[in-house]
Amino acid sequence: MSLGRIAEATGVSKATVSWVLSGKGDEHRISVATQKRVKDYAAKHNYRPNMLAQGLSLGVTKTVGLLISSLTDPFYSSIAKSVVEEAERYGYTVMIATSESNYEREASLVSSLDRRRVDGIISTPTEGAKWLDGYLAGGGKLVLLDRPVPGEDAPCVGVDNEQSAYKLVSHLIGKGLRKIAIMTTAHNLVNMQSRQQGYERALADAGIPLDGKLVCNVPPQASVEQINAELDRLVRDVPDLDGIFFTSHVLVLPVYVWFTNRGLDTRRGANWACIHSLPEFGLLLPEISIAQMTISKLGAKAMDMLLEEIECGRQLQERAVIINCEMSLK
Amino acid sequence: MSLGRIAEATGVSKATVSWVLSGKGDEHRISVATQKRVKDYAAKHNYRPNMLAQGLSLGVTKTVGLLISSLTDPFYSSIAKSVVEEAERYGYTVMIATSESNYEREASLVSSLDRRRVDGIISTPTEGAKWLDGYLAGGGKLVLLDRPVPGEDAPCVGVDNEQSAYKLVSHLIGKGLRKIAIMTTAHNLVNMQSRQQGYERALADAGIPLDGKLVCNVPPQASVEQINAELDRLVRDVPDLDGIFFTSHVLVLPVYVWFTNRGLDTRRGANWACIHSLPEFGLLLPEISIAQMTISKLGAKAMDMLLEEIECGRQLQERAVIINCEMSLK
DNA sequence: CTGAAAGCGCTTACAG
DNA sequence: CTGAAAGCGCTTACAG
Repeated sequence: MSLGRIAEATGVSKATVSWVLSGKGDEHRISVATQKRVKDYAAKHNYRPNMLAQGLSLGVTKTVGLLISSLTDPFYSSIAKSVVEEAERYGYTVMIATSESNYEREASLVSSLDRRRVDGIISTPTEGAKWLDGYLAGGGKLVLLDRPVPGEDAPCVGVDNEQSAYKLVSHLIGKGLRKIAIMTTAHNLVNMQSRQQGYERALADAGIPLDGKLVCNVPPQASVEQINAELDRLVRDVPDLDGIFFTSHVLVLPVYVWFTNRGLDTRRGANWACIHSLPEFGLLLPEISIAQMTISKLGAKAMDMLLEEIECGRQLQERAVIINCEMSLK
Repeated sequence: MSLGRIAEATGVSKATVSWVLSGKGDEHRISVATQKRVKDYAAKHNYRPNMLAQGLSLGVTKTVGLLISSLTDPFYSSIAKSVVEEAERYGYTVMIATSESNYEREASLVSSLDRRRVDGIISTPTEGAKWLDGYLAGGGKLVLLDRPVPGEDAPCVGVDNEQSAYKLVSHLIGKGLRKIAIMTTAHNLVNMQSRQQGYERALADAGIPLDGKLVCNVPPQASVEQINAELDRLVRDVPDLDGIFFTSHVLVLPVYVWFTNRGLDTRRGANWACIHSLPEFGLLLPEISIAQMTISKLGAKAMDMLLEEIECGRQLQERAVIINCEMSLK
């Protein structure tokens, strides 16, 4: 069922049908009788407006693309949830695409979203993200989420990585801990580097010399065995280890299990700190100190910024927004 | 940059440009020189085909909708991942929409996908799913995933709920356990009812009388407190409790913590069984018996069925496909 | 109060 | 080997 057929059947023009069905009937002073006739017919025949045609005609789709690394990672799925929620408040739909951390794939997804004429894109870009240039040059609207891309001036909303790490580690030091390990991963990411810098600054400010033996850096998709090996190395090298700072929530659970299997103090969490957390931490490690990324705020802010770009046309004045982590110090 | 402008600039017709750019240049015997001229111009000016126009013209979008309950639940995000993977193999894009288990929202999302002219929809429907009728009546293609809708004859791919439960509980009985509790939730869902039936049949076959005190049924989004209260009740009523069957992976972690906090046997997992599992189970409860839903198979099969509906036009002969769970009995 | 017409950017018979 | 033209289903100035 199309506009044209409704027009034919009800004996009015397509313009009239279009106006009536888009709620502009009164505005165009279409008679109540005609409006009713058209609406009834559309309803009875289950008219479904074709948004492809609308988009083509209007030049906007009221759709934004969300390009994230993965859906199975709770961090990204939470981002997706908050972006979708915020978008809906403004009548936008979001098309979700996942790069699976594969650069080629990411670039091709951008192109796909672009060909579908999304009004803009929010992305947690994979490293490099050369596609940025082309997309922006073509007039594409974009907001980066969580991961700034050095050397690009796309608007970005992220978190205070360095400072959160500093606060957490300082908190551990304040408890009297001195041999605090750092467990980190994906060290190529600027976010992770910032977190390590926060760790180092906290130690320096407390006059604690940096000890390379305390630094545990595991590869991005490290196996349990790799992590265990690193922990074995750590406790061998530093028998009087008394605290751990995790740069990412993904590392905590394997370490928890390693400690549990050795029958170590179940209250150990009190000497641990981590950037971000998972729901199960509340159950397993109630004593761990957390700098929680407020994902809902991140997602909503990114969406707001994108909407401003889209609807106001003008460049955003705030190019880089930082949302502070919520500290939960135990 | 549009087809028309390329045609103008290169001095050929829109038809020629369309054929060249869609790879049908040779087929239409366009001269190599012309083809090169057109392609070069398109590339230099960064031509991005407008898929809205293509979709409108062709009547198909090579896009399918995936309508799931949630993205933050690992079960659904895994489904999403597998559906997206399979779709891509056939050149389809998937639009993901989340109902958040809200029926109104779900119905409106179906309508939104429909208006966007997706070629078909895969859905894990919320209860009732009255929208099915209207969508199917309008010629919509649909495959149900995981959750059959009683009384509707939409094609569906699900798992052997009753049998998997039966196998798990029989396995526990085979270990000599006699006081096996069932922890269940969302009992309004047919899947959950089937699982409970499997539990009951296993007991019956072993000549063990059904004991209502062993049945723990908690509400869908139960708080830790509610679950704890139910467990308190259970061990009070059944002090010689010796096993637990979980109808869903979501219940295991809170119970694990409840047991841990009471300092109970860490090898307790050996007397537990669960339908489906989460990655952390491998770390925390290596001894639990599992009937694992092979989500990748479910997703891929649903997509295959939908594709067959879409591309072959004909009704599917296999209306209900069951993918058996993978048993891991410890 | 309502209509005729052009246009959005494609594709594809139909011609030559 | 290539073009002119109609059509997909909408929206929106422009008329009357």
